Amino acid sequence: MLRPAAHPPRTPRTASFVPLIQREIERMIGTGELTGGTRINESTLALRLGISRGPVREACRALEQIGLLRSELNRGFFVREVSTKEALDLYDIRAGLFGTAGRLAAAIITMVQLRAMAELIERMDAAIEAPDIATFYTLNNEFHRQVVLASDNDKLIELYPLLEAELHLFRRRGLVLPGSMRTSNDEHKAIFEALRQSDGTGAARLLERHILAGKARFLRTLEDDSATEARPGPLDPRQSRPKDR
Amino acid sequence: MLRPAAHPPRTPRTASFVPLIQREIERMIGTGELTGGTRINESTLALRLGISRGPVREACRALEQIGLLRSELNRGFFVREVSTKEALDLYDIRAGLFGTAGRLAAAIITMVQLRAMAELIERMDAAIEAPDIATFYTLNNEFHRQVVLASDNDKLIELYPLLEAELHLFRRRGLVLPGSMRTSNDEHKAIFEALRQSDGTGAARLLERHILAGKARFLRTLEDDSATEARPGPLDPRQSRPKDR
DNA sequence: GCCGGAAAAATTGTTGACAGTTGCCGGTCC
DNA sequence: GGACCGGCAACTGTCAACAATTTTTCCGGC
Repeated sequence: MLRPAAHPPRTPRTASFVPLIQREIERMIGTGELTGGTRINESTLALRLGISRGPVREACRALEQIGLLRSELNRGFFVREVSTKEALDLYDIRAGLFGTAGRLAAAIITMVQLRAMAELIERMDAAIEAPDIATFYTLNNEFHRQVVLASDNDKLIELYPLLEAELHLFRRRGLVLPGSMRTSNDEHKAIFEALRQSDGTGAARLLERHILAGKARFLRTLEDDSATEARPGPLDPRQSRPKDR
Repeated sequence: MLRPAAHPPRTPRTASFVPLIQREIERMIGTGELTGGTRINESTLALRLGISRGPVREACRALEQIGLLRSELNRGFFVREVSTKEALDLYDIRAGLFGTAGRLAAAIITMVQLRAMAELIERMDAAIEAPDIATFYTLNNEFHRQVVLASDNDKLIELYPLLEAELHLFRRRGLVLPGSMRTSNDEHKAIFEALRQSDGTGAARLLERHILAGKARFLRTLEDDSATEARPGPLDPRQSRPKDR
């Protein structure tokens, strides 16, 4: 829920509204407040934020470019829905980029960074024992982020999270399989070892496989679902459902 | 040069201005009409296109997200300038993604696509003999595009050209070394062979190296330049030059 | 002749208004 | 009963205007 207009920061122009709105919409998508397919009502959103439609439109246009929204002529912006094909495509791209990150990181990773990773792995082991899926999920994300950060490739550091965010727009969220936590952390340990030994090629291969293992799990849950559910069909041409208000 | 307002398409609302403006600015950057560091004057551009500032701002906001522009509070949008570090980072990312494209393509590439690539390689050989650098450049780009297309990864097909466009914003353009054309096409031939044999791993490795070879050449020209020129300094803190009108 | 500072001009960030489109509702006709 | 049609409300795409801010210009003083 959103206050209609917290402070009226009228007239001291020290920051633009646009990035704020952009982050706010991203947040709403992240928390599931806005789910795939729903329309962004510019007027309502602007009113709720206590500003006018101009900046809102600019923010939406930006979010369109990074793949979180799509626009339809005379109908406005919609929260994008990621198809199965797109989700699988994203896994492949992430695998490649993650491998690249590891190859780069292996050559320059510092002791401090390695130590941080080791600690994350330990804490993930603890979360597995608990078991505490939510914590594991968080730690796992952090571990991945650390690898990307260690690459010291600013463009990659910027790009990778965007791809992950887009993956979250897949219609069905919550893809964490409890059973896979242990094998996942085993993979983390192997990755850590490769990085520690500055084995770029090895780290790249392991990281790539780590993501592709995630893709395989993802595919399995899809098959399970389509077997359980009323078969949504292997290739749905269009099922865009505005369904506003 | 741009007509002040070609047709006054007042009132039949069949398309939004925003994508048109976006493409127009992209074009202007592509042709060098707008070079790195220059400011986008919203009013002037809007006037020239015969529209108002709103759509122009939306287009700029979109271009900011894909990395072609950057914004500064109360100063507007500037054509981005890609630093050496960023250019090198981009090469690494492109290498990883290109390799991924090849791995994916090898498994599913069709005879038609292979034949098209073979033809491109032949024509590049011809361009080398001529020698016709401009044609080689075009054909080379087309070859790379074909590989990415063959991956059938829509997200990758969308992402890869964006990275290449950003690389074009590096301050010094025209990075094609005539001497490297032959070795470059030899690499193409090896890549083609790997794809033909459905050797995903081999294709990935070759494609990655192909881009990294480009990175190495890029680095060499940098070193040559900094030796020849009056040393522009390894790290210039700010040299943003609006210099409008 | 060059520097500092105030005033003017130019430009951005934002707003409110207007025209055109879409979607919905109810009535009419078959 | 169901399909078609006209009007109406909601909303988008665009514009013109306003206030804040940056940049340029101009002018007196050292």
